Amino acid sequence: MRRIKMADVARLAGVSAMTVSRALKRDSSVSPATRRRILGIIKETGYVPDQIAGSLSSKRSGFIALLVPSLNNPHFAETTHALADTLQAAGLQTLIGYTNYETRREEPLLAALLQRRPEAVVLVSDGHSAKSRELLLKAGIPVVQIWDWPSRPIGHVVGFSNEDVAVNMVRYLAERGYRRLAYLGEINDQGTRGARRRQGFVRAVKELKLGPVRLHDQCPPPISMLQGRAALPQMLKRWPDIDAIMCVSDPGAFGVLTEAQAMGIDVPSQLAVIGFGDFEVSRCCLPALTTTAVDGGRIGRETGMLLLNLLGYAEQDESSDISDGKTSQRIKIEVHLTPRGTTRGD
Amino acid sequence: MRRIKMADVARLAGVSAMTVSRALKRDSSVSPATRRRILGIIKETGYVPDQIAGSLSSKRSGFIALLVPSLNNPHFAETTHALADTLQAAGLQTLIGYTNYETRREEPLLAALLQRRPEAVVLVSDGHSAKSRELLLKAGIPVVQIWDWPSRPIGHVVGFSNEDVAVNMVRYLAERGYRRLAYLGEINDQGTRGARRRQGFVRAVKELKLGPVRLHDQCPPPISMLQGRAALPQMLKRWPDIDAIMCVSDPGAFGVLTEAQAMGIDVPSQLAVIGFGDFEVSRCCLPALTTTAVDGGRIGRETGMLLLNLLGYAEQDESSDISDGKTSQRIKIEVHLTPRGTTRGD
DNA sequence: TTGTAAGCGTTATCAT
DNA sequence: ATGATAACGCTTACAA
Repeated sequence: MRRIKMADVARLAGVSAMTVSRALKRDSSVSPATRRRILGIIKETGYVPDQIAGSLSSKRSGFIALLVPSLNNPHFAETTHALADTLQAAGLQTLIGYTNYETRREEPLLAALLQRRPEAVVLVSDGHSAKSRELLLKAGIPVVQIWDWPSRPIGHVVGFSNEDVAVNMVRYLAERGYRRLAYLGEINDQGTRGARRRQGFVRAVKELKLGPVRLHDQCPPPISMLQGRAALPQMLKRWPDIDAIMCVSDPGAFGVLTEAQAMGIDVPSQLAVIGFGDFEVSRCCLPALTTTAVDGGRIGRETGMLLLNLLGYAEQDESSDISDGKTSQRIKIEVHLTPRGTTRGD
Repeated sequence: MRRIKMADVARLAGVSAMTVSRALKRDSSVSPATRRRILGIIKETGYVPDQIAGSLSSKRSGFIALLVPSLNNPHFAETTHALADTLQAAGLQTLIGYTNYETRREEPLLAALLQRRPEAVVLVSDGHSAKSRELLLKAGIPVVQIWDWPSRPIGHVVGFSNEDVAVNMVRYLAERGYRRLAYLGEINDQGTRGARRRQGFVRAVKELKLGPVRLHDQCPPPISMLQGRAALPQMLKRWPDIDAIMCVSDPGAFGVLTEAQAMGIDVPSQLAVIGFGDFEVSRCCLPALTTTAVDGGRIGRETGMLLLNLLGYAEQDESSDISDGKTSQRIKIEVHLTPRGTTRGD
């Protein structure tokens, strides 16, 4: 019992395959009666169009490729979700690849995804090899880098400067009177956004002349809550007099906060703790965590809308100043330093 | 400037397209010299095979479809990650669809995914409409349900009984002397695994004659930490004398714990709190949260290996008692009740 | 080991 | 409004 195909439906409806194809595409040039008949037969027979054949013929795969370090990070999960939802409205599907924060995985992954002929590629961050850049350029499709603000972008950008975020947080701590800051970060983080935040920390501490640059790298990305807990005693041993710890991301910061409580260190009077990302736990814990909030869903939606424009799936309203196609877009996403209980007020 | 295709490579190498195809597939029947020449040309020209054309011809899409409620849940993110990794080794890609915990989204999503001709479908949980079941059955491909233990499975199963898990947790509380239990769950959770856990709670409370069944449904799934915090005062108002709260999942339980601390209620002496899932925060917080641990990565890997067997991508070692093809597999995943600080010891 | 021919199931294009 | 025909770029099946 063969799988039913478009030609079968056409035969049963007494029309040509082309008419079935049109009826399925809501092509206006099919009479209502004919369409009704065709849709009836499709329902009866349970016909499922073969999108593979359709893609080959139309040269539109209906795919967008997305490369993320990991889905096991609420930020990227949110962005992925929002992007996929936005694109789904136009019938586009999102093909996801994970690098596991390992740059060397990027190239083969990209090569595999490109064989699917995606109509665009979306990449988190900026750690791309020359080979990867070449693959992307040669593919001749829109490329969007998200979640950072690369100095030499490949194509379009939807994000913000992780370095500036870190600079801003150091300033904030300095303004609140903290003087002996330490940074809790990750090892082997080349090309990650965390590495950019570390750079920002270093730059700001130097600019503000806050004394020695104290960097403690605990583990490969992503740092976990428990690794944050483990880090605090080690950091206090290295630098007994620090009065603030800035962490590459919230989970680590929450770990530091928890361990401080376990050790009887008062936060924020004895030690300030500041994170990044505004994870859910940061809003819920006691005291709530000072952090920088980023709207991951917004990044996904903006990226999705940009792509719909670029690929010509969007409604053509007058606001489509975006869709000039060639010039690469730079969409800045606002982030918000959010003071809470783990740093003292003014 | 056209995109280069296999015929172009063939011409440049002085062979037929078929030989290029074989060289790419590591088909043994290509002389080493020829293969070298071909691969050289491919590298020079930057040729990227078109998998769409390949799939149409070979009738193997190289896709697996995965339906999850949300990726914004570390469990599903882990499972997805592990599944995708396992399949990637065989060159299979994972197409992900999100239902957002809304059952009505499942059908159109499934229909869309099936047009891509996936070689198998993996579904979380068990809330499937008759129409969905029919679509799946008609597709004639392996179906795997994961993360639960459906009474009437569609195909294969890799999971555990969420109902039994809840029963077990109630028993645990009862053994520790807790008598007035309340359940914190979700509204509109038809077909979710949370609903199964609520059932388990109800059943166990009745069986153990623990008095009235106290159910508090706070919000649509998934319950958040902050919603857990908001729920505690409401629950205490409804039932001032409860001595234990069992929560549909860890984030809500962490919220309850945090709010209890904010209200000056001692956990576990005045109130026990127990969750589900062993999320990271549950291991890190103070006191650490009693919960049931599930290895989401394991579910993904087991599912992946099962599929590789079923689809004939696996190495044929003698251990392939699985691969008889027709009979549907039931792979039980062990879960572990993990006593920690939010319940008192024996 | 390599090549030839015939599809795979749809859609673009041009005709009617 | 509908149809005929020729791609789309690869792989299967067979032949040499």
